[in-house]
This record gives sequence, C-alpha cells and structure tokens, in this order.
Amino acid sequence: MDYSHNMIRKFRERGLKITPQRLAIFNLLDGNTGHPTAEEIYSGLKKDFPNLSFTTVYNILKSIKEAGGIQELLIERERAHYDPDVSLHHHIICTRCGKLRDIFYTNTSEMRLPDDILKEFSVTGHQIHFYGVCRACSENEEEEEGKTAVPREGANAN
Amino acid sequence: MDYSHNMIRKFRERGLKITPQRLAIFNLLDGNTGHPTAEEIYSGLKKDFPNLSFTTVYNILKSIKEAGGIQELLIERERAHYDPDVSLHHHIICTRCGKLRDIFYTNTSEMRLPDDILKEFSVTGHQIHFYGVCRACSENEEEEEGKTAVPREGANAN
DNA sequence: AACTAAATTGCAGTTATTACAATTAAAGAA
DNA sequence: TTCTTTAATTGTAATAACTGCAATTTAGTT
Ligand SMILES: [Mn+2]
Ligand SMILES: [Mn+2]
Ligand SMILES: [Zn+2]
Ligand SMILES: [Zn+2]
Repeated sequence: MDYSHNMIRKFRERGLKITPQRLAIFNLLDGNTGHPTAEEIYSGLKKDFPNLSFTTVYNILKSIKEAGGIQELLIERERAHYDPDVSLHHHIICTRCGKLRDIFYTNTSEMRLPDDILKEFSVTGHQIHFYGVCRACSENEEEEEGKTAVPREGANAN
Repeated sequence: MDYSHNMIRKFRERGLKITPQRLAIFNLLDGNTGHPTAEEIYSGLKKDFPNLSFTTVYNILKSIKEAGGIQELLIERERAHYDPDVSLHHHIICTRCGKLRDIFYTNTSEMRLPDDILKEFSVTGHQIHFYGVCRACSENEEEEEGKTAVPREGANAN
C-alpha cells in the first residue's frame, strides 16, 4: 500500500500516467519478497487483465526502474528478477533449482573503490550475488548418486 | 602458457580429450583480462578454425568452468562474460557502453553470511558487480545534452 | 464531451544460448 | 602404425527472453 502510493507519487512527478496495469504492478510488487521475473508478473496479472501484453510488463518495469522503485537482479543467465526492495541487501541463488533468497548483511564494511576506478567511472550502484546449492537440491542429489555411488556430505563446488 | 598447461592437466585429470579447439581457447584465455564473451572467443578463433561451431565454444566454456578454469560473469543482461582469473576480485561495467574492468579489492572484510542462510545453502561462490557510467560516456552525454539543455556535472544515477 | 499525448496491445523481430543427430578425431590397445 | 572406441565437433534447428513498431485505446486535461 505504502509502496504503491510512493510509486504513484513518483510516476506523477515524472509526468507518467497512472493506468490500471501500472497500479496492478505496483500492488503486486508491494511487499513482494519473492523476486519475481517478468513472466511471473505477467502471469500474476493475467487473471485481472486477460489481454495484458508482455510488452506492457516490460515497459512498466523499465519505468519503475527508472523511477528508482525496483532493482533488476542479474543473478542468473536466463532471466532478470525484480526486487521492490531497493535498500542495501544481497542475494543468494541455488544454481540447481533457482531458489532465490535475500541476505540482509550486517557487516557494513563500506565499499571503498580504488581511485583509478573512481576516476574512470561514476558509480551508480552495485550488487552482491552468492551462488550455492540449497538443502533440498543437495539431498535430492545424494539420493540420485546413492543408486550408483557412495553418498557424500553436502558440500560441493559449483 | 602456464594457464594452458594447468588446464591441460585439469582436463586430463577429468578424462577430457585435448583437442586443437580446446587448446586454442586455453591459449586465448591465458592472461586475458578482457572478459571476452562467447562471441568474442568464437571470432578470435575463427581465423584458425574456419569451420568452428558456436556450439563447440559453448561446450568448451562449460567444461572449463566445471574444471574451475573460468568464472562466468553475469553482469549484463545480454550476454555472459568469461574470466580466466578466478581469484577474488570484483568488476565494474559501464551501463552505457559495456566497458568492463577489474576491481582488485583490498578491503578483505570476510563475507560472513547469516546462519539461516548457511543452514539452507552450501555456498559455492559469489560475485560483486558495480554499475556506473564511464568517463567517455558521460562526456558524450554532456555534448548531446548541450545542444538543448545546460550541461551538468558528471554524476548521474542509473 | 472532446482533445491529445502517452500507454497498451499484438505481433514480428532479434539474439544469446541450447538440443540433437551426424560426422570426425583423440587416445589407448593391438 | 593401424584399429577401435568413445568423446568432441559440427551444422542446423529450436528455445526463450526480450525489443521494436504500428495500430488502437485511454488517462488526464480543457
Ligand atoms: Mn531482495
Ligand atoms: Mn576479472
Ligand atoms: Zn535448490
Ligand atoms: Zn561507457
């Protein structure tokens, strides 16, 4: 609710119109910690907007991003995930099943970049992505391995 | 040279054959700090292997990655970049032109993850990506803006 | 109610990556 | 060296996420 109102305000400030599709996406994103993909957002709205276009979803996400209302997570090759929480936090994804979780990181060691980088780039943001294998996936794997080989402990490299 | 020999050894250990295409990719990657894409690797070898297949490039990159010889950088939506330097360092990319640079980060504040994450995931790695606008691009932008509006200082958000 | 610029829609592209079957070739044995 | 086996490479077709664009609709204003 709060998120939606903020976005409405931001969109108005930017001279963008408030359409039902935009409102619906604001509402879908509001408090959403699931890091949805464009496809998931599209599916989520399809019931209420039977002839919603994918193009519209992409357009709206682009506008929201430009207004600072989401971050686009480039954490897996196949597709982008969208996160309405633009505060400082990191993410971890299971490279087997794609399970994606927030990491609210306490160790606030300020990212101080080397001077030559700061001279060459005007930095706008950063993302920290962790990769791993989740419980469920490593247990499944053990089972499958078990048929032919000796099961190992959960730790294995990417 | 050293990189190639290591990769040859690693491939042998894993029972993989040493083919001319594989050798050529090892050599292309050896000491390569340019973070090439699959397409750039393909083009780089095309002179020596006129009927090299893209599939081969992707297959070989996959094998090298599985052998720990490269990291795949998922830093921009469009394509993956490959980095034969698998030691701890970060990257920054210009969101306008795609210029991609290493950041050798000194501040070694050990990434200590929250316990609930460590309980749920067996972590295999992480990547830190910075986004920004490079000198050349922000200067170009000023020029273009200058035609209609007042030029600003270099700092602008994504 | 009428107007107009902007948003949405429906498709048709684009592009990186993957799947797969047929051909070729590396590596080890004879 | 030649033979054999098995994996690697090739060529091509498929996939899937995203983008471009022209036509239609609509939000916001008068
Ligand atoms: Mn998040
Ligand atoms: Mn690098
Ligand atoms: Zn998993
Ligand atoms: Zn640039």
